Amino acid sequence: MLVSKKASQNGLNEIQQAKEYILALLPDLSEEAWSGFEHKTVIKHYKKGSVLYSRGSVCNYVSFVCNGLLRSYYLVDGKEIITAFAPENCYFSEYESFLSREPSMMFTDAIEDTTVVDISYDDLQELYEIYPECQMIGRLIAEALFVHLANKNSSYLLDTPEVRYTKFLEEYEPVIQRVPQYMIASYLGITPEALSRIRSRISRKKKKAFIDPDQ
Amino acid sequence: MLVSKKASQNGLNEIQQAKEYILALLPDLSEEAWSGFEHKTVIKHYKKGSVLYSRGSVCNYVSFVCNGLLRSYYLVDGKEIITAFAPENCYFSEYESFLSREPSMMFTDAIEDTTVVDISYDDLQELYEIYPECQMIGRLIAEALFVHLANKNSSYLLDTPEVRYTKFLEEYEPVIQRVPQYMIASYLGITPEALSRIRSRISRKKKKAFIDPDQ
DNA sequence: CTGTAATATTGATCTCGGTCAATGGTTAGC
DNA sequence: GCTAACCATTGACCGAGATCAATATTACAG
Repeated sequence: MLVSKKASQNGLNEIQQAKEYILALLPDLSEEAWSGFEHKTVIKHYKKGSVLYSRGSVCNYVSFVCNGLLRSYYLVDGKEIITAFAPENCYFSEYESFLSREPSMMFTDAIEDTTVVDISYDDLQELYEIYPECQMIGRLIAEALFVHLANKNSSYLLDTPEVRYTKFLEEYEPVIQRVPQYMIASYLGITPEALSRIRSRISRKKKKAFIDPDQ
Repeated sequence: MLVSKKASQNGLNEIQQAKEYILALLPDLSEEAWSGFEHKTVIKHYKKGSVLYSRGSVCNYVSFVCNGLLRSYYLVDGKEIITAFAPENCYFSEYESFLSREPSMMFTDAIEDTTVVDISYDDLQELYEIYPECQMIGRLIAEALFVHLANKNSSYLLDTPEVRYTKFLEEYEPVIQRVPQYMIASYLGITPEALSRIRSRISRKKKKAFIDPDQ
């Protein structure tokens, strides 16, 4: 189910991919700090359907998703409330738990076979001490995730479900065809039925616009 | 309306207050880095009702609120959607805009006369370069704000308005008596009427529990 | 103390999305 | 090709919260 290996020994492609992504954000990271970071990373492979984190456990890793697709969700009264999709070339963590060191209330599983590059909480704290420069990695990740979450939050406060859906289509374009609609509905905070109605409303609008283009 | 002075020249009480708060989170920050940080800070006083940030402007400061009370809100169709209250001893920023350098969609104003200790975006970036250690300040602030926002988000997804209200009462205990109820309602994402009904529902429950304590 | 403005409550409807149930469509395994 | 699971769609109904309107309460200026 899960195969992992010290990234510095093997899996060069994946590390390279992660490196490119990280260095794009951090052009002036020193080779020394990067090297320290790199030696702490671990590559892991998950089969479709395998569970990475369960409710009640503390999340100990930040991951870079090389390929595949992860999702996180709450489980209340047997219903899933999806809070995140993480496709290839994307950071992933149950970051709230990772940072607060509190047990997570969420589950995370692999929607597809997935490969990630991981760094553990303890290793990361160690890096922060050895290479203060590495604080920057942590800072930029935290900041990027904050901005993303804040945007999502605004959309929840300001937009109708229909608008949230159209924004989702733009932002998660590479994901749309790979997840069933009921998961998208869950991510949007509505039922599959409601999403289905939104979709038919949209396609009726488009049809009307086609027949009667001038308003 | 706004009086500001170089914090290192004056306003020692405020700086001291901010320092205690920051050092509580960062016990091993070097005196040198702290001093560099301190010399960049500026104290500002706002009168009740004055506007700190308006829609369309980029937020250039992170603040520590020494006393008073700030709030941030969206304005759509003339209606306020409050997203944050910031009372004394609390960080504040329109952090999404501050980090992304994009114009903010929000307004921020002072609900009471308020004193803050500010550091500007440019000064902060400079500090990051001079004292890599200062990255840690930025990281810990971003992380703390992320955890806070994530919690708020979960509550939105998982809790009923009634539960959100009771959680608000706990978390914002020092704020409750200082803001009108319609602002609390707005923060909770409901109308003042709905909050009023929730409150009467709760007090009826309590009354019933008092009359009939055994279940 | 009085009057006015701001806020809070209460009542009467309305509406959107939820729930439940039935129907179709698609895909995978045999 | 047939069946079974899974998923999407559609319809009927329901309910929590929104909206609109009226009234009560509070706060404060004069």
